[in-house]
Amino acid sequence: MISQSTSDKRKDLLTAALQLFVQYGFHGTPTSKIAKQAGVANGTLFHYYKTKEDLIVSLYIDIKTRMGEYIETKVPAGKKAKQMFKEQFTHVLLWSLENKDEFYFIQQFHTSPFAALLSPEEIKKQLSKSCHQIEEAIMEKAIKNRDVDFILTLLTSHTFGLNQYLAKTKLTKEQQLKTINDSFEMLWTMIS
Amino acid sequence: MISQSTSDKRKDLLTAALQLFVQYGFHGTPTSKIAKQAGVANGTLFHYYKTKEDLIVSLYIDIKTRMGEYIETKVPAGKKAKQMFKEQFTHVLLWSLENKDEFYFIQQFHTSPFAALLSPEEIKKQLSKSCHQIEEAIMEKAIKNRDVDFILTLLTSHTFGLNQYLAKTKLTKEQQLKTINDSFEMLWTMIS
DNA sequence: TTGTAGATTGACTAATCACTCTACAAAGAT
DNA sequence: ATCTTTGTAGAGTGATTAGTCAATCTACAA
Repeated sequence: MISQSTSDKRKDLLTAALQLFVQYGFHGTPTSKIAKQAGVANGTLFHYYKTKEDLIVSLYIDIKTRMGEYIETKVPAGKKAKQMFKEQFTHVLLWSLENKDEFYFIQQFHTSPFAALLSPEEIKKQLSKSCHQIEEAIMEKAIKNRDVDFILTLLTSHTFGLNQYLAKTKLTKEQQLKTINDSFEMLWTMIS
Repeated sequence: MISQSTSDKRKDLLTAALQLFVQYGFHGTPTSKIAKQAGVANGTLFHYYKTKEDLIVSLYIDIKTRMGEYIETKVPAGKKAKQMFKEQFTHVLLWSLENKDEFYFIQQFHTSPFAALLSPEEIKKQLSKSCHQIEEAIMEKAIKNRDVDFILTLLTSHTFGLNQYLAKTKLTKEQQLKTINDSFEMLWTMIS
């Protein structure tokens, strides 16, 4: 219960599921294959996750949490608006490049009927922080005075778009950083 | 062969498939349900489409073609770069609001393993026109001198993003148009 | 040592699915 | 009129799937 230094099947199942979902899609991946890839028996999967749906949603929450924690360690609070948005933007993209499967999965999940299974609280929890930052930036007149949701959508889609570009374009680390930088300045020009 | 004024089962099947795919996802929708909803027998579906995959890809191409045709009728060539991009942007968004299911399906399709089934020619055909317009705009110095693919990605993601916002936010027709306008001006500020 | 609670297994099941097959109807074409 | 092609139906098939279950194992507390 306390720790699993030798094996954490829960985690193994999520890892296996991620890899297979990204490759074959949700319904193209049978639970039997997930279990096999994770090195556990068929029934064990259902011991940890009541249903396949449960596994999918759990995986989504797990990834989102991990990304959130990563960003939190990298971006200290208390900076000026532009600097804060810039660091956040940059680190999300760096994370996405280091975790391509994870990032792709999030996109896949969002445009699937499973997205509807997320509890409203879960959604709120994920967005509240970003919304708050945007609200503050608007009050400081650092960014345009528009509907918070509108700004957030532009920010998010810009991020996903750039990720797609970086993922399919072969660039050196240096070029990638330059593109991210450039891209943020363009984004900032747009919303400020 | 020439026309089906009384019934076009091919079309009926696509219509039924679209509605069900959007609601339940690709694999969440059995071919039997598609056939039933289209008002034809199970086997008839496979007379028109060799496989379910074939049906999915055909539906995607059909939607893309219809959208392309719509834009073409609405946006005359030979205008200045900004005006042309603006009209194109606006009409894509208006179309997306009138054809929510279709637009959502395209997104769903893009982030699914089925996207890999598109032939390279099909992909090229879809992108070539936009790429060409961007190249010209760069040469005219109407927009920033960046990789064409980079610009295209920003444009596309901005469009999808705004669509998502408009789809989930209840606005009057007038407010929608205002938002589209505003959004384009922001986009143009960014890339010019 | 024994009791107990959770972990693990894999064979099993009931349902479902994509797709086939055969029969038949409609409509030209010769 | 007969042949041929094409459309349509829907029962049937073999494979696959999510999820179950009874049996065993493990760890550890009493």
